[in-house]
Amino acid sequence: MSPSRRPPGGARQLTDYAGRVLDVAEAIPRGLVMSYGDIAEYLGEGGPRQVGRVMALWGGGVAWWRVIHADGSLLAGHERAALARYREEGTPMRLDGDGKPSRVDMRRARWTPAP
DNA sequence: CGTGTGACACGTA
DNA sequence: TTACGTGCCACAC
Repeated sequence: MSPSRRPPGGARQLTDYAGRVLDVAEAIPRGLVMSYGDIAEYLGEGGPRQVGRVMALWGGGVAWWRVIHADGSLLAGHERAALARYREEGTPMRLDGDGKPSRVDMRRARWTPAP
């Protein structure tokens, strides 16, 4: 448990759940990703929006760029940083009309934790 | 206690 | 392919 994933402030009951979400996020291998819904489904509790909430609050301490939308679109406002990570990790990307990487190729990059 | 909002997902057009 | 409506759930007002 790294210090940086400690809640900034008055976190309450969400802390336990947040811990599980962050555990999963930390377990995502280099070059692969999970969607918010994937994590919620794997945990068997909460939902995509709850996972998104956890990531919004405490995601800074983990590989946040490996947790994205189910359609492979990138985190709004952090596309530049995310693309840089994907490029160095070799994450499978889909190209847009200009031949530039725009979103993650979920067919190849999606990862599921071992049961 | 109702209403609005959000780092979402999905069906439909 | 994108856009919109709806379901979902926690939280701020």
